[in-house]
Amino acid sequence: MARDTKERILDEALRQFSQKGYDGTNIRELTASLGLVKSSMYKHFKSKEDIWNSLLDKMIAYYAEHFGSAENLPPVPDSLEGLVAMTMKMAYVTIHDEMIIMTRKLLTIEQFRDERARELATKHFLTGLTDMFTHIFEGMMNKGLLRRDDPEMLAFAYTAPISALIHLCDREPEKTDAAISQIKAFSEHFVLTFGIRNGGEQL
Amino acid sequence: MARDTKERILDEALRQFSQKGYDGTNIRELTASLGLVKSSMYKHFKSKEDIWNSLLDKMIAYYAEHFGSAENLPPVPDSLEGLVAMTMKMAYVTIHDEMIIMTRKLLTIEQFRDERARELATKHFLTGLTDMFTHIFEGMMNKGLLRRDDPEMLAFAYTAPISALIHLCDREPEKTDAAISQIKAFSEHFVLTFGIRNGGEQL
DNA sequence: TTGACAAGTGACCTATCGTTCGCTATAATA
DNA sequence: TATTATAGCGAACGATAGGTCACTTGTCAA
Repeated sequence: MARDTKERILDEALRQFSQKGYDGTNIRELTASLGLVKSSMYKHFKSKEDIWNSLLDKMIAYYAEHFGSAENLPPVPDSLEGLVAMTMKMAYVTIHDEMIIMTRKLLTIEQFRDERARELATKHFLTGLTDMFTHIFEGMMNKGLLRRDDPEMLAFAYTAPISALIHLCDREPEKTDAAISQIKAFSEHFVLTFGIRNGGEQL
Repeated sequence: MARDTKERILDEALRQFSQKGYDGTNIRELTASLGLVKSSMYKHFKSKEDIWNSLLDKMIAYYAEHFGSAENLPPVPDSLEGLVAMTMKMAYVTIHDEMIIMTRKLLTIEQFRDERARELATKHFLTGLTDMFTHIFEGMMNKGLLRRDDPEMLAFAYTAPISALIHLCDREPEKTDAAISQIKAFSEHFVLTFGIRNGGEQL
């Protein structure tokens, strides 16, 4: 029951911090959403800042566990259509999963106020995706599916626009459908530009 | 003298809002930075929220004036090297101009809290750049400098990664030099991929 | 059965927030 | 010169923030 309440506070903190920011969130409202009074919070956390730090600990640990090691890398697609399909699946999940959305919003809002949020934001929004697709594109080049090129550059050129559209969905959820269509169109355009069709000769 | 103080308050508000957010900024500190006491602010603005709204008015007007009409479009480059050079110049300015940096940070931080900030953020970070380069790439295709392709798609594929690196500079200024190098490398890679070298035949 | 501990409550504290008000000094206007 | 509007000041306001504390309740182990 104790663990439970502590976890519920962290969940609600993520929700409110990501909407109103750290400064805009107050303990009374946060605990009231859980059916508690504010003083009860202090049985589980030393302070408001302690909630923030615990939340960030959790986010950092989660990221390290799910995206930090080579074991968690997705499989290299066997076809160009496979790349598009994988991209769309990943995009769909990341755009619709409420927890992931809130994490992204929180990092966006607090990146200039907290050092660890800053670092995690860069991983989430930039280097994490680039690293992942660098590996994927290396594999696809070895399979003869992609033009020989700098895999890291291609990964950056591929993920950054998609990341921009994901941010657009966070900002203006009503544009989600349009954004997903645009991600699909972009992915297909990328495949047309850098992909190697089976049967075509290439040097 | 009155106009002056009012402007100085708006300037300082941009500075502090962009660092600490609207909620994290307090009137006492803001006015103290200008050598005033907090009550003096109310001679120029009705409330803290009035400062915020005036600041946003100003930002929206500035954007409309400088990027809103077709008159402000940059000239279409005459060569592929010209595209790279123009890109680097624009990137350098936008990454080093303090006012522009603060504007971007402010929109990033407050985009989920204010409707107008949300709209302006999308223009600043996404559609504004895409529109500008759609026009540029159309012109370059007509000049035979770029492969025939969907100019809007190319503009999106070109500007989104650069925008991501600009955001990186806002977040981690110590990576500015690396980011500028990466923008250059990306731009040159783009030119190699989609550009048409003079003398080369193309269908 | 009893003692210890964890979890929640409500009253209360202090600090700080945005805001208001009455006052003064200055500078332009009549 | 007398008047008036402006801009700044300092004290004070009510509201609300984060945080503390004594107390109650329920649970489980000795």
